[in-house]
Parts: sequence; C-alpha cells; structure tokens
Amino acid sequence: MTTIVWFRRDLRLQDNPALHAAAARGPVLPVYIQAPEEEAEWPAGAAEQWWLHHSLQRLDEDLERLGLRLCLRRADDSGRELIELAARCGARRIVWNRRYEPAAIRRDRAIKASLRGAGLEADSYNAALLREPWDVKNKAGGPFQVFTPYWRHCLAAGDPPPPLPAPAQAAAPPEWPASLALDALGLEPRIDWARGIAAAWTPGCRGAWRRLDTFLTTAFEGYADRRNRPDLAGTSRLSPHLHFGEIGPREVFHAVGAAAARGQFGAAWRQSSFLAELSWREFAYHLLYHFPETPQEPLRAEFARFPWVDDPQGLSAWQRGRTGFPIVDAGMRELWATGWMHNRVRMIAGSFLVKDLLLPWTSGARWFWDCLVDADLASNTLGWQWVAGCGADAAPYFRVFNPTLQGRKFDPDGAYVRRWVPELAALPTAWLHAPWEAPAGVLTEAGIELGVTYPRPILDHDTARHRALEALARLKN
DNA sequence: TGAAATGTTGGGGCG
DNA sequence: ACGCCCCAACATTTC
Repeated sequence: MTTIVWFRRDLRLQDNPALHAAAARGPVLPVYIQAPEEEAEWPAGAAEQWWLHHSLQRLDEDLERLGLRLCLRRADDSGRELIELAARCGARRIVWNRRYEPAAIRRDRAIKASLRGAGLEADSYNAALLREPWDVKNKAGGPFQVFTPYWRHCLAAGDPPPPLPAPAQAAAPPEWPASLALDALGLEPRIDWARGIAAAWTPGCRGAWRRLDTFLTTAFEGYADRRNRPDLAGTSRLSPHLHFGEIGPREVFHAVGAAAARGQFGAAWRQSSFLAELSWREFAYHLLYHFPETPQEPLRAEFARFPWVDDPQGLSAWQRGRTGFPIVDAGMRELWATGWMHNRVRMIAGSFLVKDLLLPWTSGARWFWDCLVDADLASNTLGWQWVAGCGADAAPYFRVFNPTLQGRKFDPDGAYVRRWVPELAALPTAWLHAPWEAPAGVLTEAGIELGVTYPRPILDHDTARHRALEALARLKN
C-alpha cells in the first residue's frame, strides 16, 4: 500500500519519523506542496525562498539514492491536492511531520479531518522538537513563562529519544504522478541578489552536518565565551538548517552526546550552553503554542498601549544599515547580504530599533522575517518580544543596550564592523565604534567624511535612552 | 542575554 | 607622622 509522505519543514531522510513509518509499510510517494496562501500572515520571505529552492533540490537528490523522487506541486488547498494525489497513485495513507505555527496547526488539523473523512489514513509525527509543546507543564499544570525553570524541567525529564536512521530502502509507487519542475515554483530570485547568501551557506542535510561536525570539533568547547563574539566563528550557524528540518534537534542533541562519549568534552554536556541555546528554540515553540497570538500581540498586555513612534525615515535607516552606529549597521548589512545575523548583534540592533528609535517591535520582527534564511515564527517572536521587554522572561524595561559599549565589548578589534561597514575599515580601533568622537584629522586620515561617506548618528543615544526609560516608566503606572 | 549613577575603599601625593 | 584630597577601582543601587 502506497503512503504519501508530505514534506514541509523536515527536508531530510534521517530521523524523519513520517518517512520512516511510510517506508516500513510499502511504496512511498514523497510530495512537497507549495501553498503560500496557507501561511496566512507569514509567507516565506525572499531569502527563505532562495534557501527552500536549494534545499528541495538536495532533498530530491537524496531521495533519488533511495530510488524515489520528490513530487512538486503548487496548490491553494493542500488538503484537496493530497486527496487528488492519493487517488491518482492509489495511496491509502498520508503521513507528515508536525508544524507548530498557529496557522499551520489550524490547517493541518482541518486537513487531517478531511483526509479521514475521505476514507484515507492520516498520521502526523514529531521531527522538529525535542519535546512536544503540550507535554511540558509546570507544577500548576500550565505552560512555563520563564526559561530557566523550563530548561531545568526538561533536563530532569531525561534525554530525548535517539534519532531514527534514514530508511535503508524504499519502494517506488506503481505510478509517478506529474511533478512541477523545481524552477516552476519560482522560488529563486529573478534578479541575482542572492550571491552573498549563496556564498555564506550550503543548504541541505550535508551542509547541515558539515556545520555541526565543524562546530563540535572547533567551537563547542569555547562556546560559552565565544558565542557572543560576532567577529569569531564561535556559533554553530545551524539555525537555517534546523528551520528547514535538514537536521533535527534530536540529531544535534545526540551528536553532542556522542562527541562527549568519545572524550571530546566533559560529562556535563547536557548542561552545556550550546544545548541550552537549543532549548531556547524549544522554549520559543512552547510559548508560541500556548500563546498563539504573540506574533502580533505583546504577551504582557500593558505593552498594547505603549506609545510606539511612527518614523519611516528611522525605520529605513535601520533597515539599510545607515544609522551611524557601526555595530548596528554592520549587523543590518550582514542580514541583508547573507540572510543571517549573529545573535548578539540581533539583540543590539533590536534594542536600537525598539528602545532608541521607539519603533514597534513588530516592525523589526517583520523586517527580520523578510530577510532571514532562518526565519522561524517561534524564535523570531520570542527574540523580538524579549528585546522589547514585553514577552516571556523578557529583558527588564530599563535594560537598554549601548551600541558603542556593546561594540567595544563584543567586537574588540573591530573586525566585524570592518567587514560589513568597509567605509570605516581604515579607522583606528579606538574610534571604530564611535566615529563621531574621532578627531577630524583621524577621520580624514581614514578617508571618512561623516555625513558623506558614512552617516552621522541619526540620534543621540543618551537622549534616546532617557526618552525610552520615561516612556517605559509611564507604562508601569 | 545592561548601563549609568552613586557609594565605598584604599593607595598615594602633598602640605 | 598625620590628615586631607584626589581618584581609580570596585561594589551597590537605580533606571
């Protein structure tokens, strides 16, 4: 009996429970359905679409080694498309791995009901998370809202199950239904702006595993300190691979454990700050599941009446990396060029938008969504609500990042700023994070004319900080 | 997963 | 020798 495996954000063969279950029972028809309308308010941005194109290509190649191929479809109703496909190839069963965004949950629930109503079997599995969001409860039986107790609770619950192997073999269905060519999905940009992204990333499982292996051998041990340094290769850069499910969190968790068993690092690997970051991702899904309105609405209700500012010019300067604050501009340009930004710099740039410019956190979340290759509704929402101070376990309202101090602390030699803001490259490190303080002669020497070759700061941070503190203090009363 | 303002301490210069 | 002041370094409080 043929089973349709409906691929979504699980673009891998290993540790793929839906594929595993299907291959164990007979012929497999792998399907990907493009249905952007079903993503509701959060259709994939352009960078994410670029990634998806290449990831689907890799997945198809991997499936070919199993004697299968990926059937590509475009539809405005995935459920109807699946029923049609099942009829065409005689499938009686459809399986997939769960998604956890509110719109996807609603859609999948309706599809499961309609498939069963049509007399088909339909089952879903967990490929994306160490724990299901509904399985983790605090002592009162409710969801956690603070990370540390959430994490402790998960640690105490024991290790997640080991990853499943890729199917050793899979039978092809009696007939292959027609498939669109990958190019017909129109995911690749028409104008060639993706070169920076292509240079920075290798979509697909093998790229994901290469990243993980490199990270485990070179950066895991120093991660607690070096993860905050955007000028070093101190992070795993797994986020887009995890986002598309080219690698799963169970695989990451147990790869760390296996490296520890080989003696690469100590016995406390479960409590490592790297796996804590993986748990932040889990925590984000936990929150999104239990508070599904948070992509739009602040979790802390009083923030609904915060006096955000309308400042299109400020927003545009921030988006284009022309605020005059080098660490902020470097981050925003890294985002634009590569579809990714170092997490420390996300916090700095986010704090600048929300607290210095007083622009709504949702405008930052939307821009990140459109630019990021790892645009995850759960993580993006958590990150922005955190930095704005209106979310779970959020930064206290008075916590305002000083872009100059953050730059000096986390990019001490200025290598990160010099890379992404090349017009400042010749400025001595002492002035690099505050070029407006440099003596005129130093600027001239470095070939910089403020306001011409590089913007003057669009605001005075000290003034902006006081303005934010006042607005936030009023909110408390 | 802040930063600034304010307070405290202790060494050293100096009358 | 002593008190006084300055100020850097560190700690605490406050936003």
